[in-house]
Amino acid sequence: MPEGHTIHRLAEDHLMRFAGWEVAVSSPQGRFAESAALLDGRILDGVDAHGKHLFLGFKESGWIHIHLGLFGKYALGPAPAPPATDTVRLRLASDDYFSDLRGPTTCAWITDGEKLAISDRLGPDPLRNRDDPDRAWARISRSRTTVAALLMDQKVVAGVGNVYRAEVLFRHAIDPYRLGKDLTRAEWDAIWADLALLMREGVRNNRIDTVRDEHLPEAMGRPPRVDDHGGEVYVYRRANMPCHICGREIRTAALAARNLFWCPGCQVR
DNA sequence: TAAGTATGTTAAG
DNA sequence: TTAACCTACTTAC
Repeated sequence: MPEGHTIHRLAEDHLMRFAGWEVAVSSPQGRFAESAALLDGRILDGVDAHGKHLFLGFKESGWIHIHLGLFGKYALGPAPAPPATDTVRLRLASDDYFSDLRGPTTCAWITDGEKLAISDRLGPDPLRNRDDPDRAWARISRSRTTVAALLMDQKVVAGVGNVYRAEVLFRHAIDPYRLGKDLTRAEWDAIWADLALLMREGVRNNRIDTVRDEHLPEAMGRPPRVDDHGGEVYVYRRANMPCHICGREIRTAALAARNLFWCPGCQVR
C-alpha cells in the first residue's frame, strides 16, 4: 500500500472525518499509550502529508508523526469502532468515525519544530502543488547514481516508491541503470509531470494504475488483468512475463535491497 | 505450522 | 552490504 499517494489519501480522509472535532486517542497495543493519554479528547485541527510522512495536528498540542514503513496499514470506518485487537498502535475515534493504525515504522508525538525538520530532510513531492522539481533536478543532473536509485531516494524526490519508480521509468522508456547526470532536462520534466498525474490519480482511486489502454498494441488484445497489489501496471512484479507493448520478457534485479523491474526491449540506454 | 514475501527506512559494520 | 523493525497474507509441507 504505502507510497506517497496512500499517505496523501490518508491525510484527506482524516481531514474530512476528524478535523474540528474532539477525538478520543488511544493505543490498544500500548506502544503509543503515554502520548495517546495526553492527546486524548483534544481537537484535531490540521493534517499534512509530505512524501510518505503523515502528520496529524492537534490544537496547540503538536503533531502525531506517522510513517507506515513497509507493513503499516490503516483501517478507517464509521462508528462504532470494532473491538480493538492487540496490534492497533493508534486508534482515533469521534462520534462518527474511527481510524486504526497497525504496524507503522513510526508513530510519535512531535513538536512543530520537529515536523519542520522532517520536512526539511525530504525532497520535493509531486503531490504537493508548490513543490519545485528544480530542486530534484539540481541533484539528479550532478549525480553518478542510477536513475532507479535516485527516484527511490526521499531526499531527491519524496513519495515515490518501488511501484511508481518502475512504472514511470517504463512509461518514459528509460533504462533504470542510466545515470542521473545522463538524463536530459526534458526527460526529467516529463517524469515529474507524469508522476504528479499518476500519483494524483492514485490518491483518487487509492491504488496504482499506470497502464493506458490506448497505448497497448491491438495485437496484444485485452488489457492486462488486475495485479496482486490491486492496480494495473506494465512491469512491477511482472518478472518473466511478456511486456504488454513489445512482448519481451520483463526483467528483474535487486538494486539497493529492493526488486527492480523493467522491460529490456522498451527501456533502452 | 512454518517459511517466504511485501508498495520502507535506519543504523551498524 | 546486512540486520533490524513492524504486520498480514500466501504458499509450502
